Amino acid sequence: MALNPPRPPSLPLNALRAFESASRLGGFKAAAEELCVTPGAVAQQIKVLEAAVGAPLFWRSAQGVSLTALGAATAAEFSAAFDLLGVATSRLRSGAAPNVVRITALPSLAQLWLGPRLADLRARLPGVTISVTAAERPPHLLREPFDIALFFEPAAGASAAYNLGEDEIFPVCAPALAKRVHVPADLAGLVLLSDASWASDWDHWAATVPEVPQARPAGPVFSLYALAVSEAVAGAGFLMGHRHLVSDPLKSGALVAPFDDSAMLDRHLMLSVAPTAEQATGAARVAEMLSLTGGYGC
Amino acid sequence: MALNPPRPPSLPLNALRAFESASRLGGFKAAAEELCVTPGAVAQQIKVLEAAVGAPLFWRSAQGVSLTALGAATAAEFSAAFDLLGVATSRLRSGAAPNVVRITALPSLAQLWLGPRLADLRARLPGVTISVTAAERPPHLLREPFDIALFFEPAAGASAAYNLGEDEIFPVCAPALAKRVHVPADLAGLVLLSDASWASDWDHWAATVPEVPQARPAGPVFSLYALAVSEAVAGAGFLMGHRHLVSDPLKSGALVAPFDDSAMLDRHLMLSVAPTAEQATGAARVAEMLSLTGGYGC
DNA sequence: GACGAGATGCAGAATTACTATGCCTAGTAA
DNA sequence: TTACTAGGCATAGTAATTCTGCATCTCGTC
Repeated sequence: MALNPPRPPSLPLNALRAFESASRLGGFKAAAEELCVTPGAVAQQIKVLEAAVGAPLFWRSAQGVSLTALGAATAAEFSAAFDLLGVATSRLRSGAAPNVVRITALPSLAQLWLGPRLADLRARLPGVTISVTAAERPPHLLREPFDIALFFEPAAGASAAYNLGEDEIFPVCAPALAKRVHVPADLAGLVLLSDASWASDWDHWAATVPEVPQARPAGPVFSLYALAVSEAVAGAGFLMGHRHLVSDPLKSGALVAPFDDSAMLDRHLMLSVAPTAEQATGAARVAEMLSLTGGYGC
Repeated sequence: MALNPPRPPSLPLNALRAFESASRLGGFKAAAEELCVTPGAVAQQIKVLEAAVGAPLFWRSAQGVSLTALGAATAAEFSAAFDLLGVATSRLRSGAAPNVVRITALPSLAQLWLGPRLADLRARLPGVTISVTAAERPPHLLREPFDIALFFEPAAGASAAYNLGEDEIFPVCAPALAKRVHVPADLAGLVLLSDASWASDWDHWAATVPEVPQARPAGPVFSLYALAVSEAVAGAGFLMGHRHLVSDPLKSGALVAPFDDSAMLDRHLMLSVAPTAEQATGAARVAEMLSLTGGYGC
């Protein structure tokens, strides 16, 4: 019968967050990435939690972890709690800076799609500060401090999101180069530029265009699509163009599409709005304006 | 336009907890008590949070803090989030130890009310471990790791709670002493025992019994009511008895109540059950059994 | 004018969290 | 078999956070 208040301390919050992340993502490594720490740190946190609780939460095996019954029974509740915490945090942030709109986007979209629209946006929304963060993967808008996300994603009817059209691809090149090719088969042996993270674009397009050589020749690879576009404009070779990303140079004539054949990737340009962005806030207005100028044209 | 993922770190969880606590309790000092740290620590955490958010959350004045508009606008959401987190934590704990029932009670209730019932309880619930923690104030059952709380409280219809009757007080003493007094006025000049945290018991009783001297004479003061009861049994003087706490010695004859006059304090013996204690768990069964043997009698 | 209550600031100390490393195991590929 | 890879574990050292223990400040109240 313990007397008086060494009130038992609550479970460590950071350990709970690690548990929630690991349970949601299904592994310590993924959780570590989300939390921006090393996997070892996550493993440690979870061990601390298990020691505090007095029971294992994950079964460990050599190729990953899986939730124990206890872990599985409580994971959803923790996720809900941290979601709520994320929402509250987000409201706190936007309440503190009501005129700041934080956009995150794929680097290529940030540069080639968003960039050209920013000046107009700023002009039409004086007083609103727009910050843009490039990221490789879409954020969990309930958790991360962004108001708007702009990514190529499957058009799964997520939360508030504008679908700005499928990701359509087709070869593009500088006008001078276009004179040398007339049908897709002419590409054989020519320089094909590609983006590191979209390495399979050429294959995918080729698969839908029968008379083109299947084997994609090795060519310059760029880690930034915008760089590949510049190179293509400079005449360095043929690039697999994404409709949303090359509409500007196509319109200006800096690039041309030598063939009619295009392929559709099973994903769409999605503009998602954080659920905390209420009507009439800067974020909602920015999202709406972007979606209006959003289609393929500009 | 920031490039790539130094993903902005989320707000520090501990600082958020400090903010939530301070906002709910209305001050840094109270929050510090709840979190078992010094007020300085809370002040620091909140400052960290304000710096991270970029806006003040509290207005400071010499006699306390008050929420800013921003703080007030978000406090409720944080409370809800941490409540949810507490519920999840509680489920995790009880899932890990399904047969442990954690009771917290006023020290006097733990010793004089719960103590005598524990043996019976243990006999009727084999396999269930009952732990008892004495505390001065009722816990926030959504947050703190207890299944059952036993305190004198206003009978505000809180969550699942059994009302075990008003807190009724009247003087008691050893049988030998009782022979010397016949009416309340006879108490004048005699030794009146009292409990440190219930110092006003005598005044309160006197106020409802006209013919008793108003000025409560100084007498031995005990910090543990159970100690005062022992002393009274030993014949050290008159003690203001609480019906729920002296029913055992009254029944056994170790103490007697020399007068008929009793007073009611505006509070009840409340047995609260954590909302996470589902039907048929150990906690629910313990609570039910206690409530059945709960009335004034035993 | 001297409390008392509540908040603050800072330096040092204690605690907590993270990284870096090497090791282990179970699949998979050669 | 023999790498090789992926994911997790353990440990030690280090970095970062957080807490305490003051002295101090500002208002009300007595």
